[in-house]
Amino acid sequence: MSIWLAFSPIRPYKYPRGGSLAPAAESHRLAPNDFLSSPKRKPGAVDPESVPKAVVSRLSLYLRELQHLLRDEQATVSSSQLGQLLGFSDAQVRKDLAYFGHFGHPGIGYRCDELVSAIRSILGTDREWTIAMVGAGNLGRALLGYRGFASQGFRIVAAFDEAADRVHQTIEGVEVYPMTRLDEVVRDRAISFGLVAVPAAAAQGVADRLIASGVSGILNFAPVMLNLPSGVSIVSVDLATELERLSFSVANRGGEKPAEPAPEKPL
Amino acid sequence: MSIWLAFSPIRPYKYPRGGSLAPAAESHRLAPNDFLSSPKRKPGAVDPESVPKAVVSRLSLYLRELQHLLRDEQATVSSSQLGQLLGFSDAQVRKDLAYFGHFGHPGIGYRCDELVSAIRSILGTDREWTIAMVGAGNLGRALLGYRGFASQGFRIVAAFDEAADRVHQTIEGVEVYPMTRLDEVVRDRAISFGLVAVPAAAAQGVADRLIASGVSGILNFAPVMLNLPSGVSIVSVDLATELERLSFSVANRGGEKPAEPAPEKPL
DNA sequence: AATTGTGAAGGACTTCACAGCA
DNA sequence: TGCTGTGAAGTCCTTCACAATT
Repeated sequence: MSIWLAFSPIRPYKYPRGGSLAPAAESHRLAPNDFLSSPKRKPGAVDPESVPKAVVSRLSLYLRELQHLLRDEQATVSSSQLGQLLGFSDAQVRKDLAYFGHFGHPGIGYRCDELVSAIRSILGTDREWTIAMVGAGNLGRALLGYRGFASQGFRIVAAFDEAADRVHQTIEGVEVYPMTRLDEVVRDRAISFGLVAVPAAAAQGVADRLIASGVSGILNFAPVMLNLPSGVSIVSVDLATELERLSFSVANRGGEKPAEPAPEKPL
Repeated sequence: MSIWLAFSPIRPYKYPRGGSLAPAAESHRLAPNDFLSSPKRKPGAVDPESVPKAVVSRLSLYLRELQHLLRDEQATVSSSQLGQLLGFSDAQVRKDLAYFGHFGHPGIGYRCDELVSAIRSILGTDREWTIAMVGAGNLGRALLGYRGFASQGFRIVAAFDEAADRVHQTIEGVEVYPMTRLDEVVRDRAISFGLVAVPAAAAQGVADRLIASGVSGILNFAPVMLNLPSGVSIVSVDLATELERLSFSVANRGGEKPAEPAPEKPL
């Protein structure tokens, strides 16, 4: 919806959250005055606002599955195969991919290697992103060592913490700087993303500093709503909320998705 | 790719994922033969299938915000106030709550204390849940100390790991048992939920054992799709996927959800 | 014969707007 | 007057089903 990005423009009171809770955005398909706003989007890229968020998450799953298939030396895969591996319908797989281009070969399916490249390019994981971790407490330290990040091209290059006894340590090969140096280091190393793993009360301040120092996206683990200027992307992960979702479905006696009597897909 | 394994109730090829990616469920509003299936649901509870998943996540946010308001000694709150604090519309707040009952007072708003109780009851966090953590690596250890869980009534009472050097430690007050004792301990202590923080390759096996030992829900942090029998709830958190969502929106030059300039909560 | 890409149909979720209550 | 609860309208997303392609 950010027709106007950059920092100033006041926005009405909607859509502040990066989580998957916000309404689905009035996907302005080619805004009327788009010829003016000079889309600096990379060629071939799609207006991210017009793509359902769930599609992006599924892309991520497709990618992982395709990487497995490649490792198993499978050359092609059909939408129904891929869907079945992940529990989605074949139509959904095709539709998701069709948001971004024509990657398939009728009669054949998708070539795994081609599709991996395509998805990585779409997700932006065909390049390396440099990342700063703010907060080197339990969670921050755990994420510094999380191999799932590194394996997709995300490089955490610096960590920050207030506590004197954590500063100047090297954790998982990443140096921990004092918070006072955040602005300088983020700017000098041209860091792209900040991961925020500090207490809720400190999160907004940290986010503000990160943004002032030039990051273009924030992954927030603190259980608060962050208010950010447009032009900065945010995704929030709230662990307590996830556990509460689980609690809800158990407390209300649901087996999330009670299976129907198996319409036997022979597989 | 291990489609349905173990455990009797064979599941078809749909809805395997606990994340928010699965299609929105054929919300069977009062199944035709529901008089037969003897809903053992607690009185006042709602069919969890008929409630959009996003509503549950928002409930969780409302709860946190209300707890803040209570701490600030605010007695009542209107739907528009609450919405504004979190970035949702007033109508959304009211609709969400109306799924579960009539909690508001026309002309007044919602009494914070009442609403807190109501939501806790809905989410099932009015009781204490006992939880087992499987995997005491970086992530597992971090989650053992995560205060956001304890503060909502979640108690991690045991941890499990394979590595000999981790076993019999006590981390954050939680004893680490060898994996061999998982079944016994989970059964004996009547543990309700399992948190799975093991490598992807091990996750399905762990989940199967947890379920066989009687847990009713699983929160999965491993980057794989788990196949579970119906009757067990699952929620998955995939950290790499979240980062990839961020990467996508930055790579395609979007300001995901531009925030408003803080609707000033005097605070 | 198999499989994609896609308009059209179908659902699910959100927003609107207002009747009704305090 | 202020605010809730809710049918109705609207929007977004998924599923269907089939023409097009190899």
